[in-house]
Amino acid sequence: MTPAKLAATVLSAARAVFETRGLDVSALPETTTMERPRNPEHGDYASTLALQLGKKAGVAPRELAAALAEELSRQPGIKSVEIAGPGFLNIRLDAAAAGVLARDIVQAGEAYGHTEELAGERINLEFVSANPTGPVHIGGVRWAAVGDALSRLLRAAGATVGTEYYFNDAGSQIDRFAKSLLAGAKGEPAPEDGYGGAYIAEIAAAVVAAAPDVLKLGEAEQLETFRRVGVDLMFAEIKQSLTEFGVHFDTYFNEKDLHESGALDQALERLREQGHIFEADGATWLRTTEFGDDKDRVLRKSDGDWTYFAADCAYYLNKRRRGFDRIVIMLGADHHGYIGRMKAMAACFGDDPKVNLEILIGQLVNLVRDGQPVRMSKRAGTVVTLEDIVEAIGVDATRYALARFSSDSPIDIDIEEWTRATKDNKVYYVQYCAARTAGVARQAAELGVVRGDPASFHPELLSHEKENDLLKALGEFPDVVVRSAELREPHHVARYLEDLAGAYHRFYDNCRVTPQGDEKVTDTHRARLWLNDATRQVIVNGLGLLGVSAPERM
RNA sequence: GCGCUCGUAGCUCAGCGGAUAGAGCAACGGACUUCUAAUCCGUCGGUCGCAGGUUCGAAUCCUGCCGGGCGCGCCA
Repeated sequence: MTPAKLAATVLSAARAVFETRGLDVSALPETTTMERPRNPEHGDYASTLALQLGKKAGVAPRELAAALAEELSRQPGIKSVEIAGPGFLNIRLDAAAAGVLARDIVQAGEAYGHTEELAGERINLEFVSANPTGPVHIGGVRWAAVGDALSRLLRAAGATVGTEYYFNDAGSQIDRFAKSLLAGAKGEPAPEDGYGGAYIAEIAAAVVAAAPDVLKLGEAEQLETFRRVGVDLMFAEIKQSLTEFGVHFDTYFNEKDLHESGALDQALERLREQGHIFEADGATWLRTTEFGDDKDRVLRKSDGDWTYFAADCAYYLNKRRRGFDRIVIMLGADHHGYIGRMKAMAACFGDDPKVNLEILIGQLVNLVRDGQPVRMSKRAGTVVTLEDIVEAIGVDATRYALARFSSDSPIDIDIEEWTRATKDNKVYYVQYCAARTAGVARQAAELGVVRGDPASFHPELLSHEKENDLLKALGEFPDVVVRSAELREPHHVARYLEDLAGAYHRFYDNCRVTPQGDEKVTDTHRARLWLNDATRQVIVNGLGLLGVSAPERM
């Protein structure tokens, strides 16, 4: 009996009650959720359905609860139903009905937690998209960890997902980057507004190595060479460090391609057809105020150049034309001012900005040293990069540490502190659980405890309080995945895994899977092995969603 | 000034409109001859920023205020 099945049972019981009493069946919701009460006196699962429906149906919640309880207690697998407080239904399951879950999970394997909830949704998820003017720093690392986890979650929830890195290779930042490289190659100091840092000298040297005659060219050609080769090298480095971080993008999209393919003109035409373009002061504008933006936005400047926003418009249209119906973009809080114009832009294209475009704003990562904030600056070279942090604490610890926080809360990273406190990282609590389940399984195999035929599994033997708690935690996993995917909040998965690991550790402390001394192997041992293996499966699946490994030994 | 966001234990943070608000760290005290002690158990610790409102029920939703962060270019 999974929570989902129980919820369905509660709903059908409610339907039966409504029908026999002649109540309005349309008041019933399509789905209902089961709560896992903190207080064990409140049963294994609780439903608040009677409370929610009381008013709609015009029946006192407690009266409705009583009728529901009577109906429910006749259902197989349900041991008891109690009414509490204003109309809570506190439900207890038969140990056997609860225990079957262990076998279900083992049999489902990697599929446990995968649902079809978001089936049919075609989601484009853009994240990181750092300019190739320097290595990925800790700000970008957060989105790499969270965005990659989110893409895995969305897929697990049944969506079709395309991940995307927008690779800005056309703007003035790039020009500054090229000038900085040129200066570096000549041994000159970085220009005003340019980039400093040791990596500039390295890339500059690499450009010279790739194009030995570059410094003999005319100045324009020099710049062009440093721009082209430098961006390629820088981007290759970014891609490499992301790959080592376990993050892969389905599409690396060049801004330059938008310009060269005429996509900007097409987007402008499309917007003009929709009637949202006007000319003023020699520039071409999009009337975004029509859809709630603070001010109208320039697409083409009076000097004839496109704005960055114009490229955003073309890029959005490009994604939509590639068949994505949900464009999701993860941005740092320093870009939240873009939401208004982006939403308005989607509306100008004739889309529904609430449906087709989602902008996820994440709070920034602050670099801290000795308790004092340090301003990161590529120019000053005070940048902590993806590689720095991975080198300091490792891929798993980095990904986990970043993914377990809500994106709404800013994170302070003191790299020395993080390195020193590595052992405190929660990832090890969860990974240790994974290693323990594997260790128990090894020990079981050695002592002749085998799960055996699924038909010979005795779920009713999983009756210990800690076994029951563990089963309830295991049952939550699919809901956690769906909810995290729908809310775009991967951190719930991490928090859930910590909760699950705790339940397993307590089970481990109280219930032996393998016999000791001269004990014979019993059905209880075998039943517990199912539970052990089910736990391992869920930890493996859950860590997989976060891109974190589940070791067999630690 | 306008907009977004956050404010929960000493610190870092969870918390789906549900019952007595949780975890880790820190402090203190226990549990390894037995499946891995990177674990477990216990103690200590709270006006959920403040004030109203909606609700059977609010840390959660709404309004106002206070405080922190961020943003408000024909920059990218």
